[in-house]
Amino acid sequence: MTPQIPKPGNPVRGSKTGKPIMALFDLLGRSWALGVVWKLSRSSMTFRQIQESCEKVSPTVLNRRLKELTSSGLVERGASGYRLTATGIELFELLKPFGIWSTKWAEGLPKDDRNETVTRP
Amino acid sequence: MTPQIPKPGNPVRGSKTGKPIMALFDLLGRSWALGVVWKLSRSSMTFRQIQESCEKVSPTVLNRRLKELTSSGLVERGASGYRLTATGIELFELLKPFGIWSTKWAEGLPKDDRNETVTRP
DNA sequence: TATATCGCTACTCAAACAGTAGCAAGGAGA
DNA sequence: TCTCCTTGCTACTGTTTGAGTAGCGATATA
Repeated sequence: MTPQIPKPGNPVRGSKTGKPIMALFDLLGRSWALGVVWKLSRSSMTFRQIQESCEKVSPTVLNRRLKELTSSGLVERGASGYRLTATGIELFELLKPFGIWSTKWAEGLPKDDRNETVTRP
Repeated sequence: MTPQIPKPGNPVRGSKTGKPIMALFDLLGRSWALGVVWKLSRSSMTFRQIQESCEKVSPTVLNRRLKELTSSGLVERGASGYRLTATGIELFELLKPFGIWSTKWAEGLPKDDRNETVTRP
């Protein structure tokens, strides 16, 4: 009933052992979690600004992600809205290389416009 | 009806613009996607080996993740099971620092054993 | 007082995930 | 050939998560 916020040491969706890396993957492996960290890295933003910048993510989900990220010490609320904490910035620094890499990855992919399913006999 | 496999250029869950970074975040922001890449980085594994190593992830989900990751060029099937492609290994190299960082992050977190909700007046 | 914005909550409906059972294909051994 | 085992799934059911929309209370501004 209570929403599960993944934390190392706690068994969560994706990890019964609570290993830090699995708790982190669980936290980030939810819709818009990575996106929010990415967007907040540029500047602090209000709730509605994040919503717009993240293609109208529903307030329900955004609110949940923000609570999770706050409770995990990655995001905090300042006077000018939500922003990354020092820890959050650290995480973003690790995340930063994904930006450039993703464009290389995009170029290397076959440019079909539909998602092909793996064909089976 | 057809399962959505996030690819840059395609509007997907989490990104109508199809920007590479958002497509990547969408791909990785699904349960066990990051975990599978992490586990496969050590060695190639069979379907059931991955399942066991990932705490009995349901075959339904594992199968979907493997198809998505395969179709995205990060994973392939060899004689000895599933393994990362060259691209997948590149991605893992970016992911590797998260391992150490997550343990630091875990130490810094308050050691409460329950997920507290943000209190509101 | 009206009005506008902000951070949400409440709802409904669809998609994703968990959990379990079991099947078809392939190989090893008798 | 006939078991017996492993592997890679598919099928099914029930729960959780997410999308999408409406709107409320609080605060600020005119």
